Amino acid sequence: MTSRRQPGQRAGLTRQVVLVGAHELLVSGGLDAITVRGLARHLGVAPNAIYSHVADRGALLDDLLDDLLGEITEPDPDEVEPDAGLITIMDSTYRVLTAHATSVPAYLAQQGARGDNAMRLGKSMEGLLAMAGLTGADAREARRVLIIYTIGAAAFATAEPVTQRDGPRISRDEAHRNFVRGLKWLITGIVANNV
Amino acid sequence: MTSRRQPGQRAGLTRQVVLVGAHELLVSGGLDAITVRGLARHLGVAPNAIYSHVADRGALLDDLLDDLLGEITEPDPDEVEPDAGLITIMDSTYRVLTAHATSVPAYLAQQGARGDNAMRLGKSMEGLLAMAGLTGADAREARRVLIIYTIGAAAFATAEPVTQRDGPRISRDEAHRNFVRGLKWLITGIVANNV
DNA sequence: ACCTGAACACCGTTCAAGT
DNA sequence: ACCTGAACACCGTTCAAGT
Repeated sequence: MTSRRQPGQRAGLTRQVVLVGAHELLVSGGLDAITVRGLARHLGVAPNAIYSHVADRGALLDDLLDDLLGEITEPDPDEVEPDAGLITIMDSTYRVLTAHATSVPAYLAQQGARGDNAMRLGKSMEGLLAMAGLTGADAREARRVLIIYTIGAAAFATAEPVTQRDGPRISRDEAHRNFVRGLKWLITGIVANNV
Repeated sequence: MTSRRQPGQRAGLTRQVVLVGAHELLVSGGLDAITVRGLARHLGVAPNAIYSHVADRGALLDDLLDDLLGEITEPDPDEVEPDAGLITIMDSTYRVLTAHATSVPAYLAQQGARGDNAMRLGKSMEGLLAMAGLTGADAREARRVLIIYTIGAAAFATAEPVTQRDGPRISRDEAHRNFVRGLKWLITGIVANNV
């Protein structure tokens, strides 16, 4: 069933088609389900056909995850208090990252993000931080701290429910409320701007 | 060179020996270098010999990483201000996690930690938070937030220096200072305790 | 109980074709 | 330019032995 095509025939693949296929695997099986061979199987092509449209697995994941960041909603920076705006944007990030299956945030934490959407969100945060009185190095540090905390929280929230040991497993809702509360603590500290 | 032993002969393997071998691979090649087959090669045994001492790769990593947490220094809870004590313990955690190669913190963020040392550190944090006036649910949430932030920061600090795009790569020192500053912000907010 | 041999079902990636 | 075939060098894990 894998090979109905002869070597010379086109399969109609595109970078777009490859990314959509990868997204389908993400939704159905999580990040680990996105393998080059599995994706090729999903698209009905030979494993190495993928490499005609994407440099390697890493580039594929980076592009896919930046697309995900496109789903994050930005508040209009002119109509909102800076604190509320930061909470909105970070909470939206948290929701998007936790919605799309396990290990996405952990991958981001390890890899960082430098795609178009990541840049856009960075600019948006910068604007809100400026309204809160933070500029230059202060703003860059605050932004980095907020991103680290948000992605870290998303990673913990999507952590496998460890069977090991006892421990009262935290619910998804509790994890989210815990995240928001910590976010508020963090923003309080940033605005207080002690040292 | 792999098989100098007959099926019935012992190789002198122990759970300890296996863990030490895994630690050597961690130091020399990072977390990804710890593969069951690679470890077996390193120890001069057949790949499946590992399974006589460890349930699977996951259990191996969990045990190894909890051993790492054993290196974290705890402040004496009786001799220190709670803020300073929390900074000491989280900073020590950050240093230990970033010292031992790439992707260790990301793995922890994804997996959580429930080993003996993780529990010990949790208790220690609880004591410090109690001194700061946090108990019950408040303390649990504060503890979780501090852990998330610290492991997240360690994950970002050990992220591969992405060649992609421009961006002024942050130095290891800058990342560390940024972490400490954010940690202070966070503790400020926690102590201020605004809902 | 501890280990090996052999196998199963996978990976990512490359290289030489074919149209 | 886009795709296949075939190969290389890996994975984690299991099952049936052997002592």
